[in-house]
Amino acid sequence: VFTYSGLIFGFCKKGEIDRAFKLRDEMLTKNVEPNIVTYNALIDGLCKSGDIVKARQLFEAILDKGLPNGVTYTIMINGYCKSMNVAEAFRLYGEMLSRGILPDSFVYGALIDGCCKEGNLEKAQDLFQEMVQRGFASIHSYNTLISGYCKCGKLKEANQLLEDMIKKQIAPNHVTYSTVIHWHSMEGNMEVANQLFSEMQERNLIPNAITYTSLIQGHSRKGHVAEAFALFEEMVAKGIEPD
RNA sequence: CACGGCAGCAU
Repeated sequence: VFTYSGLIFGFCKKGEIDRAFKLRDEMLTKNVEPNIVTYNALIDGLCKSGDIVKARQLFEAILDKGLPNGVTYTIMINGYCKSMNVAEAFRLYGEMLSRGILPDSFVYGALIDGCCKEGNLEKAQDLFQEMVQRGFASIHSYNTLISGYCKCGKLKEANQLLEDMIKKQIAPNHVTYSTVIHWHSMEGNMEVANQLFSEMQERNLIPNAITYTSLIQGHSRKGHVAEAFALFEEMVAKGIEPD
């Protein structure tokens, strides 16, 4: 099971779902019973390749056997959120709770991301508060919420959250900073973006190609070609591959 | 022993 599951996981990750399913069939003919981890890998592969319908069919099939665990639900919920079917995601979430599976930071993160994508910041905020109360505040969930606020043009609130997390001793990472830097750059707030850029480096966080690209685009849009080019040279000098 | 949530761009 472990050998086959490992291979199946590898193929699913590469998007070679057909080969993954061939291996599953091979398992069955050799009387190696796939377990929930095997199924989770397959369901996730289907979701990520955009085939939520097939993913759901497999999910229902193993539901009859009582197999799905918290990971399975999170995979399906995330799949629905990504394909903008947040309502179905919440339906499954309810089903998961009614089956006695406790929510963790992963499901909360997926649901919060879904609410943000829908523009439902109130609901995202509610879920976030609920998860904080349960002690699940994590860097990922902060990042999700910050990104959601940014996408809705609420940069002030996003910065508020950033300060908030620092106060709560949850250290922002390069994703956190890249997010806010990107959106401030889009707004043309290059002073703020530069400020955040220094701040992240003071925290010993390493900017990557995404961080640099956001700043470069921001400066370019304003016609600050010299600054943009200086940043380009800086990133190359640091050995960061421009893309 | 293996599986799940977060950032830019991708005409």
